[in-house]
Amino acid sequence: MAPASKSSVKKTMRSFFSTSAKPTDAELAILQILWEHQPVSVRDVNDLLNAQEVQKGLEGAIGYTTTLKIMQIMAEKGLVRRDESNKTHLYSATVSREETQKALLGKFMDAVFHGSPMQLVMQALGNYSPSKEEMKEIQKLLKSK
Amino acid sequence: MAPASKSSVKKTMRSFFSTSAKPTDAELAILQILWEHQPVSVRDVNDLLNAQEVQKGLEGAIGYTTTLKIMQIMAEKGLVRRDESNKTHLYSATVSREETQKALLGKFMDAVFHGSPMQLVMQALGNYSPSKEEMKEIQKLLKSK
DNA sequence: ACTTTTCTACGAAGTTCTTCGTAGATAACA
DNA sequence: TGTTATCTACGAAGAACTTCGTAGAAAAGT
Repeated sequence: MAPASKSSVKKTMRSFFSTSAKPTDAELAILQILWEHQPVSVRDVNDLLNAQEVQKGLEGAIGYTTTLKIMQIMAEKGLVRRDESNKTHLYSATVSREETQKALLGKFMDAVFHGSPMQLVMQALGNYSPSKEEMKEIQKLLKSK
Repeated sequence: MAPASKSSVKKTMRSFFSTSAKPTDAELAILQILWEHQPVSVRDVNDLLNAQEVQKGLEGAIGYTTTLKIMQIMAEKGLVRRDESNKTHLYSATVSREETQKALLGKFMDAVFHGSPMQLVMQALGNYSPSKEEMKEIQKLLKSK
């Protein structure tokens, strides 16, 4: 009854939908910290992470080795570089904040707003009222086009 | 030497970083189709998915049962509802496009732009130049605030 | 009526991601 | 110098996601 042949060769996992490389949520959270504090140790990152967790009212701190592991993986992927001259390694991001934001924004727009920047901008402006200074800034940007 | 106790009870997986429920990439792609064509069959969704894949120049069509499976899971999660009165089930989204976009935008802003809508808007407007009509629309929205 | 197509349901493989425990090395401290 | 704290490295568990094969029912076609 049960068939015997069994040579299932899956190919490219996670290929179709999520278009190409993007940092995971954990990686992104760490990148944010790096961009603000680099160069920085794993210990510091972990502390900062847990500090903002408290701030958000979440419970259960993230373990030190968890942060370490993720940062090691990020190093493997080339997302960060590290200075190993001391026992405590110091990490820095290899990707710039702006580039990353730009790339992620593009993907996000595609996935959620069907590639329409207008829809996204309108939604963003609709939900969060900018201050007067901010409005002026937007106006300035628009005029410069 | 080797300790014996081994009651490793992992708890909340994927709890800390990715804040709460959000549709996966595959689910989002399907939701987009539902929002435009609902109510719609799995077959149609699969065809549309592969059509836009061709459009994007990707290779290797996504299998029918893959789409089916994901939509079944979406039904379990409550993301979609389905009419089973005919053999071919017809699916519709239970979540609205606007609500979903709004929620995802909020999360995205948090994760990537540190919660600053201004940064996001400036980036978006910086990268993609709006047309004159669109600018007018933005101006209008800004004035109405 | 028989065959072929089309559909749903189920299950499982394989990948990625987050989590943490443990081991070994190095530094700090007593 | 011996103990304690701190750090990196490694490995593995478990969850979630995407992928598809197979089976069985229903419909359509001949």
